[in-house]
Amino acid sequence: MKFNEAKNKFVQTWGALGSQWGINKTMAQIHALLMVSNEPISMEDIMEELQISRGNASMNLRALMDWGIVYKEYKAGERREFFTAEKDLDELAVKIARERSKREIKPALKVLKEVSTIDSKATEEERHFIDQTTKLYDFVLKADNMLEKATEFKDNWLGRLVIKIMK
Amino acid sequence: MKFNEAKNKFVQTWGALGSQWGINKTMAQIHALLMVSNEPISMEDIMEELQISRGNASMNLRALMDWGIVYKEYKAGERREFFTAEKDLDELAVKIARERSKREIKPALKVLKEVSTIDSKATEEERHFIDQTTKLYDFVLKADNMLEKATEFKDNWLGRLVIKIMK
DNA sequence: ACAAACTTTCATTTTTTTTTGAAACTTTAA
DNA sequence: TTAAAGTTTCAAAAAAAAATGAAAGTTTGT
Repeated sequence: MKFNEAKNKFVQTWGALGSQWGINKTMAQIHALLMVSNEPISMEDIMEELQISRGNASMNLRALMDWGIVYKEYKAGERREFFTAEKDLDELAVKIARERSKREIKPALKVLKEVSTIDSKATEEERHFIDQTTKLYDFVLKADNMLEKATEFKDNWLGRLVIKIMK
Repeated sequence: MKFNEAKNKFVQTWGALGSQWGINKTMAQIHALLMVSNEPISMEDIMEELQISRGNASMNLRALMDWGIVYKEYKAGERREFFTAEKDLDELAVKIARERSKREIKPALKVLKEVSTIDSKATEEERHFIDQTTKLYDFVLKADNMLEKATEFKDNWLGRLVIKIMK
């Protein structure tokens, strides 16, 4: 396989994986492109490489920066903005985990708490609902806390975790 | 909050959460409905409760069964089929993790391996690509293995994991 | 202050995903 | 064996999500 073929395959695959996990394809592709580039890329070049419009590129770069996994860079003597991705994978995973927790898990927990604390326990049906949503709340909270704890160390947290599990 | 209001809120929230993680809304809603129901539900009742068509209900129930998190049940003296969800949350999480690993992570790993083993190392750009995709392969493989290990115990694996991390 | 170079926004269009519903199929009981 | 009761399939329609591109906005150098 040639380099360009490999790069393209990687970008496509990362894009497809993103889609399957609720991240828009272009956003994942831009991220993939920046991940494997050894130097900052301009918006123009991203548009060219992925064959996307200016607006699309702009909005997805913005989204990636909001996630904290892509950075803007200014080159001396250059008017244009350049972009780079967070390349440290521990750091990348931590940021994605934190962001998804904040945006999706925490709000879901809030609702779970609400619905699990209705006080009527009249019927068997209601008791089961309360029991099951309470369990779900506890489980999700525990998982969320665990992830937070695990990623707290940042530096090689995955490696540390593997060691702990093996023991 | 009334019971029916709470149930509805739970179903909607679970559906929205599903969407954000790449699972279709109806599939997640059906799952939510079955999760909090203390007894098996017929397709008819699911259609009624979620206001969806027969085809939609049928296809998503099938998908949930393929994931191994919803079961068909036959009631004595009843022609119709009834459905129940896996209610044990440890078991549920294990099944979701395994299925996503099999369907999405493993194929992605295969591609990562392919693209990271191109042998040209002519330019700095190429060296960086190989280096970065190799690191990504290692990271994803490690994470995937870890999850497999963690869920191997099944029974209260999350609790065990929390304890290990705390130590 | 101006205009060139560049970026962002958002109404509209396009693409993708999901849903529908009717026909085909299956199972069961008589 | 038949028909009633139910389920599945899949082409077409609808809905949702993503992408476009042109206009508006911003920044910078002169």
